[in-house]
Amino acid sequence: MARSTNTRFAVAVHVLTLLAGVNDGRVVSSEELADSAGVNPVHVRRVLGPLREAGLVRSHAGARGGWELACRPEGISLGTVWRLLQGDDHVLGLHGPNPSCVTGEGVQRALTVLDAAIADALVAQLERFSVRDVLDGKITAQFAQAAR
Amino acid sequence: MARSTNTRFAVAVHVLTLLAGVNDGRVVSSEELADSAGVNPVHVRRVLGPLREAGLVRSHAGARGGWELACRPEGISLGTVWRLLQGDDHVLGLHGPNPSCVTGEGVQRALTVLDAAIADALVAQLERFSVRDVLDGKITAQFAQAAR
DNA sequence: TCAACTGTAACCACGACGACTACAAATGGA
DNA sequence: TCCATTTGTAGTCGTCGTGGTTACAGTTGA
Repeated sequence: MARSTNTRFAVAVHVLTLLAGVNDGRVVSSEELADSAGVNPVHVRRVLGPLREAGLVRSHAGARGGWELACRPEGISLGTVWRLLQGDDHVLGLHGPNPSCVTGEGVQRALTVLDAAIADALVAQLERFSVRDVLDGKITAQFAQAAR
Repeated sequence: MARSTNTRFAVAVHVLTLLAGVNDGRVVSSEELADSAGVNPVHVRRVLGPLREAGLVRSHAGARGGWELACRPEGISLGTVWRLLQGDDHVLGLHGPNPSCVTGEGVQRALTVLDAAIADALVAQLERFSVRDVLDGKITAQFAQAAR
């Protein structure tokens, strides 16, 4: 589930938005990104890894290397980012291995189904927004409420 | 919020369903509930604490004491249970304290708004189901999908 | 050739979670 | 009245996820 004690998604959104704001073809180093997000450069690289593999960003090694977007900001939905970083987690959090009683089995099944349904709903909500929306400051309480 | 590495919600649903299945006015001890859910009796009591304060269950101390539902199973929505146990947590997980740059502020604001929107959506999904539904085994993939 | 980056692995500190122990307080039954 | 049973709660502990930090190999522009 959304076992979000972790801040990867938040860091990713922060960094992507920053990259989206870099107009010319300039690349930005992990250190610069890390400073802005208030985290460690290594952490930034660890977060951006999956996004690079998915083709959302590009990285360049060597002197004057760094990171840049590989798509237009409006092409990167927050749902995609979430799925790439947290897709495997459970939102609700299950329990125990194999309850022996009938009730236990039923509960287990119900929770599994619910977990999947909730995860879908969560991604669906995030799918409504893109990095462009974040950059433009469009995500306000009213706007987020709107499309309910 | 939905930072569910924890299993409180799952344990709560399990225990409530169990209590709902006890037909006569019999009370069930923490130990019995714990055994069924595969967790510790103390953990069960800690999970049920907030639910008791909200009036969903009653507890009786002393010999032959234990727990019982305080409402009909159909009156206990999973959304309520979630809110009582995880209501304060973040689903998305924020980061850093106060980014100094303008972009950082905007991202922070957007994430906060999104977090709230997602939390609402999550509870809304769970609100569709009650302990009765779990007990009756009604929560299947098709059923959960249905009301989308 | 060299300084500046990325890519990773390794280690550490911190915090959340839940098991477990312990003990006070309540309470039903003998 | 006494005792066994059960809740209520505090405290300790082991485990695990998370992210900071260091270290170092590989890449690359100047």
